[in-house]
Amino acid sequence: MRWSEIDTIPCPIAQAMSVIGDAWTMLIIRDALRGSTRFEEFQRSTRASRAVVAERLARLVDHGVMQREQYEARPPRYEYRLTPRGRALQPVLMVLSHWSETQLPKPTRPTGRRHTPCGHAFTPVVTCSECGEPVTLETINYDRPPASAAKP
Amino acid sequence: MRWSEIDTIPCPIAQAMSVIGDAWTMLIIRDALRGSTRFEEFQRSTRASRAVVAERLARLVDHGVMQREQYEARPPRYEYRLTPRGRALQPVLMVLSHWSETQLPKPTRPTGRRHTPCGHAFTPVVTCSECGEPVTLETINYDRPPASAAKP
DNA sequence: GGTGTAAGTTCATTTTCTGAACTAACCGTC
DNA sequence: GACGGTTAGTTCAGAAAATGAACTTACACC
Repeated sequence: MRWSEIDTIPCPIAQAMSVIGDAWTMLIIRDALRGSTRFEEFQRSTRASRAVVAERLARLVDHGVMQREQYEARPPRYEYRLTPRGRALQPVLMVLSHWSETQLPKPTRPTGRRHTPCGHAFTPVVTCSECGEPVTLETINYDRPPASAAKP
Repeated sequence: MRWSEIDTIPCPIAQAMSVIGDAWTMLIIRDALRGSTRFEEFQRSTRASRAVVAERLARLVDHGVMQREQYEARPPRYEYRLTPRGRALQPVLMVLSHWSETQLPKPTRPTGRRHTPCGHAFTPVVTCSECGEPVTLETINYDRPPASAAKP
């Protein structure tokens, strides 16, 4: 199976991978969440080849994650902005970044995330929408277990 | 730049991508979180080529996300289990799955996640470790803004 | 007329992936 | 004891995708 066919798998993770299942795509979204909008910015920051940046941006536009807008008529120039669908990826990147910071060996400089309402530096905690308590692997179960779930 | 060189970028997202920045890798981790341990299981479920499954599993072992264990001596047979580092990816997959379910057009069957302590079907909410309130794009700022942050 | 900027496209070479077949090391059975 | 089945891979030719560098278009500034 090819990457372009992953969207035929009826699983939310597979669907997500058909859109953002690529390292360069994720770096582009990271940059976009930080405010980058220009082709050259994405290319310099990710250091992916220009062809890949162009192809990935087009793919993201196709999937409604970014939109391409002309910001100058002569010469014609375009920029890329996250749509609401794209901005909704922010929690994904934040949780992913936290995994990287706490689990991977290579140190990166401290993120310095601050929650403005309370004013504190914080880490993201995934909680239950119903009771507000943190959710862990051990406190989740599935009404209908996903196909082919096995027991150790 | 190649995928194998992404780990030279000193950014937590880039570091994460050097480990899990690939669609097949994420599908393997999805399966592992559901309890899969065998090569054949991963290959059947992801439908990636056998060579890719073998290469991705080896990469995950290299990065300490999974461990390879002999479960039968004759004939020698191995299985793959998530390490604590790998299990720590569960919140990432859960938040990603929620993005997919709420933002992507193609419907997938309902996930049926239930939080056992409170007993409710739930959705994951990312909150502040300090005050417990939900975190949104608008309520975060950065002490030292990431390099090359721009304003719209 | 020359230099610079921005958003790409083109292209030859290199790298990676696919799909199918093959291997190794057994077990069960007819 | 030959035949088929299982599991965890490896091998390989052909196809697809990525790389890096150069090139293109369309201006603006000096």
